[in-house]
Amino acid sequence: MSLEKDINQTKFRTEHQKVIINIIYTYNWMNERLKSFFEKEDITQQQFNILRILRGAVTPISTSQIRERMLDKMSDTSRIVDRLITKSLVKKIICSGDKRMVDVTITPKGRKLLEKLDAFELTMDAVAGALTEADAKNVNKLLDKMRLSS
Amino acid sequence: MSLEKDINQTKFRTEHQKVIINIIYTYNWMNERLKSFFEKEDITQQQFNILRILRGAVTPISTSQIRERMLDKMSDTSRIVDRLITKSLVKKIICSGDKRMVDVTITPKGRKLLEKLDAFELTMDAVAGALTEADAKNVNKLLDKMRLSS
DNA sequence: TAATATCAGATGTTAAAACATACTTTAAGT
DNA sequence: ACTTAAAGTATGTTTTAACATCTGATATTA
Repeated sequence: MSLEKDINQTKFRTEHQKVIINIIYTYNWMNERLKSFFEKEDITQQQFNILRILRGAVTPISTSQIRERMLDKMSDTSRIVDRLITKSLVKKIICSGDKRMVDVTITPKGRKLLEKLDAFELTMDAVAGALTEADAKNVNKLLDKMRLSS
Repeated sequence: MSLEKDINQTKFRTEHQKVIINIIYTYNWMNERLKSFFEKEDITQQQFNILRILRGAVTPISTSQIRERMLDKMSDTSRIVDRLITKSLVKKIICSGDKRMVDVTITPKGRKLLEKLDAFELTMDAVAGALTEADAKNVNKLLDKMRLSS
């Protein structure tokens, strides 16, 4: 269904305004479809994001390094890490070099959970499945360009 | 800056996965930039969205009609409307035809606020300003296509 | 018309995010 | 070394979102 019909707006003032509205709308549309994947394992998107960051890190990383790499840089990273600790999916120890920081690592249990979720990745990709390979490249190129402004 | 560098991920498994990540990331990037516009008038994006829906409506509309037209369909629409009522930006009365529903309308004060914010619209567009007109059309076409899948 | 189902909205509760502040450790400046 | 500033994280508080339940109004069906 078209954006115009979905939100009952007959026309947009400019194409640029429509881009803004379109991204908000598409983000929500996508979220709706991704939600069920995470609910299955009783995990939130932010928690999943952090787990993946930790798996991708070659060494233990600190809370602020995690935040830098997050898709949405939240103020609340340390408490999300704590929630993952409660679930035994990650662990943290005080950094020996700098006692202000903590070394956060993913646990074997956390890795197992991610491996389980990896199985869904193909299904996740299907959320963007209406696009051809060339389309996808194009979207990525254009969104990257958009963010170049600063 | 490229998405890869921003989130410290060297490569994406597929272009389609990157689309998903890119939309999440761009949405947050954009939000960060839009936030200040709304903070100026002490209003949230959802509240702004509802005000615009009400201004665009030719007749009073109900809470559920508002929800249908929102960019993110939230369960909590009736309480957001109430917050707008507290600010005297909208008003609601029980619908005479069907007493289950309410007729929500924007107040003159709400219109004034929107007019004030209209002045920022051009600045808002600048968030997507790195794109040419053709780029913008392309993004819109591709995002619309992506959502066609269901 | 009586009984039941459905719809619209309000409200209560719980979980998460946003914002501010405090605490501890390190770095910088004198 | 002492003072001050800054970094990194933890914690308290307030606001908002998410989910479930409840109430009253209309629609449906027997």
